[in-house]
Amino acid sequence: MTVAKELLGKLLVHETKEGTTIGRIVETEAYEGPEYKASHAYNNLRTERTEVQYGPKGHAYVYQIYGMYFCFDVTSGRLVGKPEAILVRALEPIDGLGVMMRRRGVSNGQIANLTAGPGKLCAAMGISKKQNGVDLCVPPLRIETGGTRDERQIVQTGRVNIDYADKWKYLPWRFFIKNNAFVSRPN
DNA sequence: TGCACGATTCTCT
DNA sequence: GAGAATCGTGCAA
Repeated sequence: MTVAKELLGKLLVHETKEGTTIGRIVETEAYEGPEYKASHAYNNLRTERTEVQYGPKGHAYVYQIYGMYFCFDVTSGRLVGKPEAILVRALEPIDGLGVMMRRRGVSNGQIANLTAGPGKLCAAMGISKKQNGVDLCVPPLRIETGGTRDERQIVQTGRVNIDYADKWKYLPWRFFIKNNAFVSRPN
């Protein structure tokens, strides 16, 4: 929960040969295993997919969903070996807008549509399973301080699309920046 | 080896 | 608001 809030306002930077893209993190969700069913690592489920959640913290956990989209998480928690991760659900585009638009397959229109959603931000930032497990403290994919974050502007609500998680689906482990136009779902 | 489904997005109504 | 697109993953057999 601490890291989910701390990540808000920080910058995600990806340097690729297509160019550098930068986005400010504005929406996150916390997934803590093994006790809570919403987590992929519920019950200490340990497979090829979930493996990086058990590794070093501050690394990328990238997985594919619905056969066509990727989601990007940051591994977190105090203990290596205990699976915890923060899903990044939305970014505010800061730099590399042209590259983002090309990757998203749009030539004009809403900037808010570029990175408002976990699948969208991965496409815009050029994140795929190739980035699974990389250290987010060093290039080419890294998180930087420098963004701003006002503790009073953080909204806390329930997580999105985890109906399968029984009673745990009601936990208020989603955080986003109030009134920010780039949040995926402003409620 | 087979099968149901998802931490989503887009389009159409 | 409903339905499609689309396939890796996890679990049953």
